[in-house]
Amino acid sequence: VSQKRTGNAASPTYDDVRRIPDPDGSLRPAQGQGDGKRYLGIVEIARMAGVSTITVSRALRNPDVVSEKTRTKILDIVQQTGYVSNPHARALRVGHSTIVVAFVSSMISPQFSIAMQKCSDILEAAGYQLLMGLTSYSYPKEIFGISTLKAIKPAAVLFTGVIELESNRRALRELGVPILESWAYPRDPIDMLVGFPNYDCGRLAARYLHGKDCKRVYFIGRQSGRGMLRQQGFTDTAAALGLEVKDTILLKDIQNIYEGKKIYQHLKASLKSGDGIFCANDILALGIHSEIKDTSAQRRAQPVLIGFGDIGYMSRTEPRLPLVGMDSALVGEKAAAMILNKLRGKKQPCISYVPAELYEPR
Amino acid sequence: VSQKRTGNAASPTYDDVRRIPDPDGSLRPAQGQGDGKRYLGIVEIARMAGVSTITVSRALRNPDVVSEKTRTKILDIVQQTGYVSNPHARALRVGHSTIVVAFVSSMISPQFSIAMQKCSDILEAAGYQLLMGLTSYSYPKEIFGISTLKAIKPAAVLFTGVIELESNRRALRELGVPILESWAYPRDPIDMLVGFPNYDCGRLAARYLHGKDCKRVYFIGRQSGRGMLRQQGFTDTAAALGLEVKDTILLKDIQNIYEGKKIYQHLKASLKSGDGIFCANDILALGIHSEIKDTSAQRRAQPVLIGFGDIGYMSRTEPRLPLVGMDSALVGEKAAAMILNKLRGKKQPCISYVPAELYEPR
DNA sequence: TTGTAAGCGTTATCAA
DNA sequence: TTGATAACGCTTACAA
Repeated sequence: VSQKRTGNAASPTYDDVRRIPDPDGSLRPAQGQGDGKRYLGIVEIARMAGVSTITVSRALRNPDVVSEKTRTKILDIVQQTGYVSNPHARALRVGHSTIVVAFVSSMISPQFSIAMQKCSDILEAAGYQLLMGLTSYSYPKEIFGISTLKAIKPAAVLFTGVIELESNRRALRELGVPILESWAYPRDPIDMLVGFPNYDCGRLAARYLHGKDCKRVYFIGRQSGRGMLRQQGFTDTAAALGLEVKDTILLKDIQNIYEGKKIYQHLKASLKSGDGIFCANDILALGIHSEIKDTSAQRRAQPVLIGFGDIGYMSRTEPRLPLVGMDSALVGEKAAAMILNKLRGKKQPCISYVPAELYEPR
Repeated sequence: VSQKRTGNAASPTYDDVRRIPDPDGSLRPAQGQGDGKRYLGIVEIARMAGVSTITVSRALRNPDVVSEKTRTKILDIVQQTGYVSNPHARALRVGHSTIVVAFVSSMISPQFSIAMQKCSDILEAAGYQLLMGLTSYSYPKEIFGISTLKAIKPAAVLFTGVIELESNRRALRELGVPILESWAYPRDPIDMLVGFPNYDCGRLAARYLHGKDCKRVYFIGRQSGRGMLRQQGFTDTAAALGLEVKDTILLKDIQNIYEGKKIYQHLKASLKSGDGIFCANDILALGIHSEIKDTSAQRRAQPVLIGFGDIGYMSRTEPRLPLVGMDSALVGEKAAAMILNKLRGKKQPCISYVPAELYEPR
């Protein structure tokens, strides 16, 4: 153990970071390409195997067309040398890369992180890389991101949302690669869709509050996109059920849990016992829930709150918060599967679907 | 407003997704490349400008070397046509791409999301793309990820951590591109470092608890890597201050807030009034904090808890949780700046530093 | 300041 | 089943 200085913020103490000597086989990576020697290309592999470069290429991309003997010889050499083909050369020749670009609305929300993690795992196993871009619910960022696609020539493009701007829809179609939208359920997706019915979320929430004997209800959510869709379903259904929609609070930008707390602090003065709240945003819902609990010891009666989010994550996080939600990992999984099918030329329905579900803790 | 089916989960209702007609200029993207016509290359641009391809290339990469007149003519045409150079051809020729690969330990933790968002913004503005890979604190994933780098030929590689495996350190050095480690403060980074002193985190936490008159303290954190470094600093300093380290709880894998709650439920039976807890993981700290609040109304006295995480995020999320932490956005910002400087050939110190800070809510 | 020629590492095409 | 050749779009090296 090395000595530690009694440093402070101005002179930090070094960390004794663990060093793990070369692993014992189980962890060993594919053989490095000979200790810093220059990049081995397909030409060298071909020479070593005594075949032409195109045969090496075929052995890797199209093994069936190469004789058993040649193929095993080539693959052995590839294995030994750790040869990896140059994706830029490949992309240049075939006209597109093996990169799948994903535009994510936000990384703070666990919904999208969970979906992207799953999606990335599946695509990676199939030899694609997931390149993530953050749109932060901003049109200019979306436009900029889409404009870069022409250059990147991705194998496919994925959105945790649907595209509203007609010019972007057109630009995406013109790319000529698979486009997958998700997290909403429009009638006319650009290309492929993992649908999720936001309108139904609002409906489920209204029914839930009605079932809890609420008479007056509030909606809280994002101002645009999916937030509005959930709000419509909520308002329509509330009206049909005879609930009074007392207030609709729409936020432009949601960064953290604290905003939920602030909203609730504003709201609580006007809340009566048995009022219902549907908070259609996961981050806000956590904040509101926590604020309700903080103030619950006081005299004022608690409202009935129903939140929103990834069911797996939210149910573990806050066992006592009922919510309308979905299985985000499933969205990621379906998205990856649809993209791979399309890239492999398999026929499939271009719309799949992940349901809105009501989660109620026991 | 279109009609809504009274669907249920089995037959979802369509969402009335908003469609925004072509924007009025302010939002319009760079001119598309002529309605689905085939890709315009540098050759076409050169022909249109009446110059050679290399001149177009120079006008874009090295404008100073091209005459004012030629340059403006070329740039006009580029503008009009929306020409974007093919990064694969470029990468093939120059030997590396404009992709910066970032390996992120986890996306659930806001620390890393915040840092990556900032980093991505800066790199993007400089013409690089940030490709994110998830290591999930797993050596095999890290090894696989690093093995793909040889093929991708990134402009630089970034880690939200430091590399422990010697074989990986060697493989990274052999790539010959800038490598940036972060979130720890080792003496011997591979190449560049945005240091963060984890040992000091533990020390700050121990001092804080000592200052709160705790006699017995607990440590909770991750079993490996940075968690252990914080634990060392905590244990060493606690001993020096005469605190009894009653228990050290190390977790292998931390997925969500719920695990913090479970731990605290286990722990609380043995807690006495005035005991101190340092929870050196942001996700766990949120869960423990919330669980302490939930059970605080009961008779048992609350322990003193100090958490860990991004100060901006955690302080807004839970105003009442004191913590040891850092400014994650600053890590992302410094990382991006160092990478860009290195890529541009500017001299700079290869280690920079983000301090561990104590945050205590008023 | 501009241009010519060559080549980056693959794979499509056609021929054997 | 295998190979020769050309081409993908760009930029380096050298020449004018």
